[in-house]
Amino acid sequence: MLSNSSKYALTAVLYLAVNASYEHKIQAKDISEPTAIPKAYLAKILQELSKHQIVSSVKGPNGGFYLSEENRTVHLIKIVDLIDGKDRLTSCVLSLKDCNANHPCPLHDMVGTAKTRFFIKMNTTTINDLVSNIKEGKSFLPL
Amino acid sequence: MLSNSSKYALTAVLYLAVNASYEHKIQAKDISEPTAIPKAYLAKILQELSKHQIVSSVKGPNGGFYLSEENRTVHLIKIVDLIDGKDRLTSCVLSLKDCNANHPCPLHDMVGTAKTRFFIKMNTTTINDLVSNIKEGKSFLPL
DNA sequence: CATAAAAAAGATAAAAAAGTCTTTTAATCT
DNA sequence: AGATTAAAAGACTTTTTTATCTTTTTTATG
Repeated sequence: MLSNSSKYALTAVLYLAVNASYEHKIQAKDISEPTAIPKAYLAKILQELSKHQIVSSVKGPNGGFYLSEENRTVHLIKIVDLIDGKDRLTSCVLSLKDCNANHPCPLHDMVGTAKTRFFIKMNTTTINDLVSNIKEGKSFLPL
Repeated sequence: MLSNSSKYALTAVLYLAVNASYEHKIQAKDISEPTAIPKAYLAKILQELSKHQIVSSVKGPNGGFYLSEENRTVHLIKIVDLIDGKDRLTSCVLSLKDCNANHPCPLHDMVGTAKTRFFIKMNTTTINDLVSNIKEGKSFLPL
């Protein structure tokens, strides 16, 4: 469903969302440890996220990563699209070309509306939404 | 969700289910063409499926692949488990260790019951079931 | 200004997945 | 029996993904 890399990206962004702020920036290595994401690899991913305004960063002493108010309004799909490419989430389960709701492949209905719903959710949910859920105790970041 | 290889496997099995029989065996290359699956790679996959009694094969002239009545009662999960390994379909979206329904990660509910339902379907659906669907015009094998 | 801290950038390496090629084995058919 | 056909087996190659290492740039601070 999602590549390792975009799982790392989502996890890292969530970690920043919950733990970092402009006043309290967090370094790559300090995300790497609790999340068990390889440090150098995570750094690459953060670099990419930063380049596309998904996370914010400051170099130098006391620098690190954090999420600006704007970063927090980013939709999850933007992260996945950036890391995995656009159509990872939308193609047919069997990758058959002419499969669609009117002309479904044998597995189409097994996935059912499931994948579509996940895709819609990814398109409409922001980092802020997830943070709200966590604050309300509806979900957790189990690290 | 599914690796390329298990998509190939499912597609090939479905192709055999619909087009082959003991009386009319089909060769690897004759599946490869309509499905656009690389021939040599498909041969490897069929070999593996054959070794695990998911498809049947006969060597030599007039040989090829087909599905026995027994093969047709195989559940789809067996194919995916064989090719992709057991827990590809069951792990958390973010691959977080302690994520479960009682202690969900922020993305857990977005995937919702979706993945679980897909997993259950894969566990309970047989090749025969899919063929029935196709015969009833409920689904197609769009090649 | 010198030093140090941290991200950015780029090059390289390792592992996994996907794909190919060659040889062997089993079956069929003159 | 000999030739032929097609899968099985095994070795090998390529591509993609994951991961690491080194150097450069930016910023802060004594």
